[in-house]
Amino acid sequence: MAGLTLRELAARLDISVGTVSRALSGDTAIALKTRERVTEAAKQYGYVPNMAARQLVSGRSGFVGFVIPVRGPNFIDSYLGEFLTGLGEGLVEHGMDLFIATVPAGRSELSVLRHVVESGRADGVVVPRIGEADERLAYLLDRNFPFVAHGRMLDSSASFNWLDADSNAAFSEAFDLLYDLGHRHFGLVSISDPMTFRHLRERGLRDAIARRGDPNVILDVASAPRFDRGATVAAVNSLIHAERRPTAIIGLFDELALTIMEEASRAGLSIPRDLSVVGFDNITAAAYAPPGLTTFEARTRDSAREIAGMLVSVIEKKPVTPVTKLIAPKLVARASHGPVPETVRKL
Amino acid sequence: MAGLTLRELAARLDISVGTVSRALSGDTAIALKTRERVTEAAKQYGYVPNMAARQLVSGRSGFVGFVIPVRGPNFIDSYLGEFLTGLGEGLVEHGMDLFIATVPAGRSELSVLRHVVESGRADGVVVPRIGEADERLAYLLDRNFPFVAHGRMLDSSASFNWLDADSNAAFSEAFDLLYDLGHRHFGLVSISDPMTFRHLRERGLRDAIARRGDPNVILDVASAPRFDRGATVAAVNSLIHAERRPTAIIGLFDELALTIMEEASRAGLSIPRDLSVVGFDNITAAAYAPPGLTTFEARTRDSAREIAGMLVSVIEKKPVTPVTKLIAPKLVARASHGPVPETVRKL
DNA sequence: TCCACGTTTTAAAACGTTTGCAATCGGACT
DNA sequence: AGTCCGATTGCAAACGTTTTAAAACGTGGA
Repeated sequence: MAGLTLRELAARLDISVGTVSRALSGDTAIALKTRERVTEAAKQYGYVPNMAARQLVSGRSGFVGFVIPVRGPNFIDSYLGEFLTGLGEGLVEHGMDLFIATVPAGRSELSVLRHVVESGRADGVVVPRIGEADERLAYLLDRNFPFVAHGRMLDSSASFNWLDADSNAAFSEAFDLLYDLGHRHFGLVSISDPMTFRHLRERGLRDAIARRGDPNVILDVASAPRFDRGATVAAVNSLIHAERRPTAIIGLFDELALTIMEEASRAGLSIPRDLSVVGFDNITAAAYAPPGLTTFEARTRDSAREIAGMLVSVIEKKPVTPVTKLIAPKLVARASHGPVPETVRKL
Repeated sequence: MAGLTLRELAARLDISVGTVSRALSGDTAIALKTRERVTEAAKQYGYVPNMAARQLVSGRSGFVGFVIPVRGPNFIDSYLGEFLTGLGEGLVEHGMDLFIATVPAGRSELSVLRHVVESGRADGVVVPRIGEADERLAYLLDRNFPFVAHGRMLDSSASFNWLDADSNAAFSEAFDLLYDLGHRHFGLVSISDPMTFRHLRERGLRDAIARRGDPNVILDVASAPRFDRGATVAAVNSLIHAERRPTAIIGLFDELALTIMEEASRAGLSIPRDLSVVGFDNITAAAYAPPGLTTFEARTRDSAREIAGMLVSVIEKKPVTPVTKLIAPKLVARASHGPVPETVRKL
């Protein structure tokens, strides 16, 4: 507002608006001399184009939309901050900005997404945390609107652009790591909700076990609803206090792994002497909880930066075949895992 | 894009565009019957107004801008996520959205802010993490552009709209808490950078000491550059291994307090038996680091929600006298503080 | 001198709203 | 019946850009 307008700038230069517009966009149809004169004057007077006007005619907003996922009142991890920072970093390289919408109390995430798309305020959207059957994806695909998802669906028949952490690979790696340390009896603390990442990670673990082909390997799984703290603790304890206790327990994600460590030390177990624990995500608390949780870095920020690039190319090129990408999580080896206890090894 | 336009909607209803526009905005000059008919049809056909066009004529974008503060490559705490979530929640109640700009590698935060303001894409901005002499504030004040700052300046002569945590009060409270537990010898691990919050917190501590008027109270301060891990550890150890060690050490913020706890247990001290530690911020790791850090909840999310409301009223009412607000941090009493050690008490 | 042609510039339409002002429509009043 | 008035509605300008189509301008060849 109150900024210099194109018309005013043109007036000062005694040139038509059209010419100025073209000159600033670097159109070679405009004489080089004029272009330089205009660019110079624009800088001189501090001309900043009015985006609304540009958007109105060009149909492009220069925004990428993001609907903040609804979340519990208490629990905000670093995911969002990491993700948005990465997105911003990725987008700025392409001269785009980020537009964030929040879901009001009474409304659905889908309806907000619809508004973002149809108000023309975004050229594409990023859809985080893909669930099992996601109505957001269905809508976007139907509308043929550019988007990239963070996460994928189990049913690979639905084809769309996505980027995901290769968490099955990570869980395979976790198994191999522990197996090589002598562990044979494994525990897994999982969630009972039907999230895609749960299936992927469990599958990664089971595949690794199958690949090893060792009939002595045992896997005990205990699950609880995702945000139910009490049930989670109970699930953890069902493993810890089992008649034959696993020597290594893996948490589906760090919060679960940290609970395993807490309950284990409450039960008088020493980590990693009596029990190895491995998590996934590498949340900040993982480094501070003694003795330091071995986990996998999900590389959220990198992923988001990558997603930004993918989305921009989707917006510009509208590729026919979907682009997908897997990001390999990185093992962060801390002190919560170790060789299988001697006592068990003798049995 | 491709959405229904106002003209099309008007055509279907056989009414002029102007009337439809007025009807949708609830203008009472339009007959109630017509208004209902239009609203009904709009819902029916799924009409979504084109924001660019609206913005162009009204001059208002419906956006609040936020320039993501430049941050180190490694260190992202939950601040950003909390803050943005809170902002989003607060804004959505007023029908506004959030527009996030990132600072590209070579450019300054100020230049990005300038673009946000002058491109007309935001009706107001939120400026986080106020420093000592902030050029962003100078620019915004000069331009008379609506904004609310998170944080304030020491020099209270500069008057603008801000909201800040009342961290001096929190540090006073921390002192009183520890004093009442018998502590007389205090340590403070601070930073050497000239941030406003550092001064406020140190002042809060010193004021509380002065208020108590007890000549036996000792305060030892050790500082290090903010992100210099090595220097921080050294500063912490200078307190821990001092000839006369403080019985209670306060960290300017949680990361420092956690370092204090780490180094203390490395030195064989038991917390809180041998040493009390208190922090500020209540980052997630504070709960997991044994034995649980006593700290203050900065209520970032609440603050951001509040800021959203303030900014909206600033945008709409343009108040002449600046609005300011202090948010009282909330003590989160965990297990890292306790009575002064017996051995010391006897001296 | 005139024409044709390539280069450069201009004029004007379009994007989809909002809004000031004029026009229309009924009915009430004279 | 003619006026006037309030309640509705329609018309058209305006917002600041981009872009199409046409105009202006030189320049060199005939």
